[in-house]
Amino acid sequence: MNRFYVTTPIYYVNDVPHIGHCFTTIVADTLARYHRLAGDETFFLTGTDEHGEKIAEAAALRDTTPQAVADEYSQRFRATWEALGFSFDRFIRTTDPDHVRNVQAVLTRVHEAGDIDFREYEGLYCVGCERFLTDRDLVDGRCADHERAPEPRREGNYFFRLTRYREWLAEYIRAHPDFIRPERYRNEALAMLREDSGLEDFSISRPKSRVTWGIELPFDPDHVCYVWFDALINYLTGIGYPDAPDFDALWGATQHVIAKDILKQHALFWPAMLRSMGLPPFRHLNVHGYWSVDGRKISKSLGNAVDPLLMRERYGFDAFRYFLLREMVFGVDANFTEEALVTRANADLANNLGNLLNRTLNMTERFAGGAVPSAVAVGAPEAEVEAGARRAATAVHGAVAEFKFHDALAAIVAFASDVNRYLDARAPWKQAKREGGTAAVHTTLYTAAESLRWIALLLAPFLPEAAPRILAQLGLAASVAPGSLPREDARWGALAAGAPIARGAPLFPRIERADPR
RNA sequence: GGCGGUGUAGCUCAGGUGGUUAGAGCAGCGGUUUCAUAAGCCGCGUGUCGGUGGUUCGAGUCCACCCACCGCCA
Repeated sequence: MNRFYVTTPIYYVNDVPHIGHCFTTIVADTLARYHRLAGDETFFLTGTDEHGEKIAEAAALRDTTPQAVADEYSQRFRATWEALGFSFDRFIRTTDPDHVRNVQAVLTRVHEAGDIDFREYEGLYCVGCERFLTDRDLVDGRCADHERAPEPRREGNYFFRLTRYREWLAEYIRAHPDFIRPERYRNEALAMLREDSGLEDFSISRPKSRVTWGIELPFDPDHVCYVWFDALINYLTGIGYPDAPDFDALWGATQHVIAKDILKQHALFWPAMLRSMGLPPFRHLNVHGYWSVDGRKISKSLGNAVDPLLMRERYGFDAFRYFLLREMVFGVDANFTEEALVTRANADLANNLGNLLNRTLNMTERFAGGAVPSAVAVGAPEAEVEAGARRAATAVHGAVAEFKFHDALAAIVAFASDVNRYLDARAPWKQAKREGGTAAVHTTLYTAAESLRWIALLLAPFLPEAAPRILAQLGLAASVAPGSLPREDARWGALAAGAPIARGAPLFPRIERADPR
């Protein structure tokens, strides 16, 4: 059996879920559903990152404990992800006991491998960044990212000896062209690894004299682990490292999904850490671009972060999800506007697919007694529709394998468009008026219904709410079983004749232009 | 400063290794149909393919330089 392990980053609990977190999770969820439906043994991990100075600072400000802050925000992510129906198998928290144990075990191992050493460090420190700044981080003496003045600090930190792995990692990335994809990010990673790039070891600890909200270093109780080293290890804890029986098999099938801002940690730090602890690298690192909103960068000060729960309330989560997956080329930045969402949802989901379903069901009621009829007069036009379904399936599988979700959806909608054209060409409403036209009408309606069954199955990983409802309206069970994703050689005609259809309200009603205010 | 990316119709984008009149979807306009969600179907684009110069019988498609925007690194 094929295995598939997909992760999102764990989200830092100083923020609330917005379109950025949501998109990454949608991608992972879509992949997880796709592989489950393809019959693969699948594990989908998401969660929250909870340690670090920023959380301690927030807690002090609110006169509460870091744990309370972490609990509250973590729960907010989890509740949102559950409300949106994400199919994660575990929601991991870096405060989970098994994770804390693992981080300490890894630290011990890496320490024993000689990859951790202690150095005195002096410089300007930004609490927002949780690191020492260099000159280029400063604008007018303030941190460029956080617009706050850094404080001079001198302290001892433990460092992970990343530079030891520079050559090995560069060679590994060169030898495995799709280790990091798309290629633009692979190139960036290679650039960071060039001899003259100034790559440095990175700090993995903070002294307890200053920060206590973290995992204690097993070899020095006066220090806690810095968040990144802690956070990355969640990918191991999530699937039962070190001794879950299927850990090795799942780890070998790991697909990390991240946004481009954390490329360095995942493309450089993480493979080196794995190497140091004696584990093979993950399979693929998949990097997507940023969403802007109304043409602007998402920022707290602009307050333009899109709330996925609000989008769900306004348009239905499937429409939001459809827009994001259809509009962004994986790896490239894209822009979100509600207007574009409405235009896209109306064109593809309401006018094309939704209407195809509705007209097919309506005609089945009017011309076939409300039950799926038999295809008794199959000819060339029907064979062409069938071939179109197979082409769509082929296109979807190829596109998903390359993370080209926009192409996959375009192929499905193009097939729906073909079926609309087929219906117009066959015109059952005219066939029905002809003497002895019943066979033709039934054949046409069956062909449309079977096409919709294929469409629903192919769409199921992308639109998990809508797809089962399509099946239900066609008189089938409202669920998509593992392994039921049609391949190019799947059986055409599996839709049984005679089942009563269940036409309901239109699945994708046209969205009236919402007032943007 | 170094490396890399992008710049093609109003919008979003396709256009491996150069070759008939540069394409798609959306939006817009016109027509048509009525089974359907004022949906469907049919038809309609004179686009300096960022600029300049070059290689070539022939270049969005290769080369050089330049401009704009973006990213990474320093």
